[in-house]
Amino acid sequence: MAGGRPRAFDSDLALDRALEVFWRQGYEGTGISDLMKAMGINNAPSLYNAFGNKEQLFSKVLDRYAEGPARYIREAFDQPTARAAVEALLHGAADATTDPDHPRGCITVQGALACSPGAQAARDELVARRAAGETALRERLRQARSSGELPTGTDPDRLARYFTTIYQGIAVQAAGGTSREHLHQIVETAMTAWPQRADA
Amino acid sequence: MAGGRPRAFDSDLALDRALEVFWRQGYEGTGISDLMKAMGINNAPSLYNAFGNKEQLFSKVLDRYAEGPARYIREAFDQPTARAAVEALLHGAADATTDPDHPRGCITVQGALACSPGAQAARDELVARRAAGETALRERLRQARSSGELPTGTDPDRLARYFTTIYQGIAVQAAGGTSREHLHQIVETAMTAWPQRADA
DNA sequence: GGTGTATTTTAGTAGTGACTACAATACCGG
DNA sequence: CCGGTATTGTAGTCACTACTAAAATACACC
Repeated sequence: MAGGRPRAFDSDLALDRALEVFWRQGYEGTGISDLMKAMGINNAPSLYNAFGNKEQLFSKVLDRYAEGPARYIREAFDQPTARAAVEALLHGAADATTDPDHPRGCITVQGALACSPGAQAARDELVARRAAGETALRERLRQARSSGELPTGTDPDRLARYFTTIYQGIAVQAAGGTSREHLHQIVETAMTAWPQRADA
Repeated sequence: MAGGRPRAFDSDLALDRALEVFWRQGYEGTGISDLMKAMGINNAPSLYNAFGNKEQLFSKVLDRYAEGPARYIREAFDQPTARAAVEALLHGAADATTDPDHPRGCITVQGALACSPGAQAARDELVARRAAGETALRERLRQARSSGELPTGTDPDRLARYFTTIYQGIAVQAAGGTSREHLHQIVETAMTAWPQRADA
């Protein structure tokens, strides 16, 4: 067995570069030539050999996103209370979607919201990933109701959908240029909908 | 002076058909051939003669959208109170973004959130239109504070940004398949953030 | 019926989309 | 140094992109 010619680029670094382009321009707005330029790969076969086709590359890029710029999402669930978790999630979104080191907004939202039939697979993958986030939040809220943090009358599904909507709205706002401070204000306002105990 | 050969298609009807395509596939996901097929115009020069280029057609389509499927937005501001106006706006969004007669979501949100440099003009136009909606809401809330409907401590800018975020989040949720009933629930939850008077 | 005008029709442009066949190249182990 | 292997480089595929020049057509008016 032999080794073969070595790669002329670092795969993870190339994925990070591809992420930036997909993030900024969306799935359909990004061409293979854009990707090659950004990734530092100046021949198409290398790209296809390393990452498969455009669709598969997009999927790998989304994994990289989840482990990189969007890691705060997974980490938010480590907070001791559900309320703290939601706050970490939304304030984290306000920061991440306005990070000057990355395109504004969230690739999971703006990557392929509406697209041609040829990009349905990318769109479906993003729908699934957004749904997965909502499901994770729902489970955390259910647990919070079980533990007594949330009143027994609370509907975790409903609350999860509400905060997910806030999250996605923040992504749209960020893409439109809303400032980081304003996004944090939005989160504060949104948190006033948190269920109150029936004492007070 | 003479009349010239008559149009073989109805302009407004053609714009409605173009709206459907742009709405479903986004600006960049829509090709001129898609538009021609949907609009019932089987030669490109007729389309360019009647509506200008793709960018100008998109703009005309957005006007048509505002006067048609999104008319509820303007009408919401006719409500007697600001609270009723916001409720009409958001419940209207829940209905409009899940109308079975149209693509899901809101073209203003999903038409061109992230796109290639070549589609920046379309993106910018959508950003401006979303900002215009937020401005209108802000003015309505300012007026409500002046009239005493809202407590004097209320920040109308902040509240407008919050409800605009809800609106845009609803559009993303709808695009992802969330049901109409669930969207209405989200609106109800969102409305609990409405400023309360300091009595109770 | 003829003229002027605005449309449709036909046929095309140059450019780009994703993707690939094939040959040249650079490394590994022996 | 040589064979095996996995990459790179070159060049090209076909389909589609937005858009248009020029000619044929269908109407209103005189």
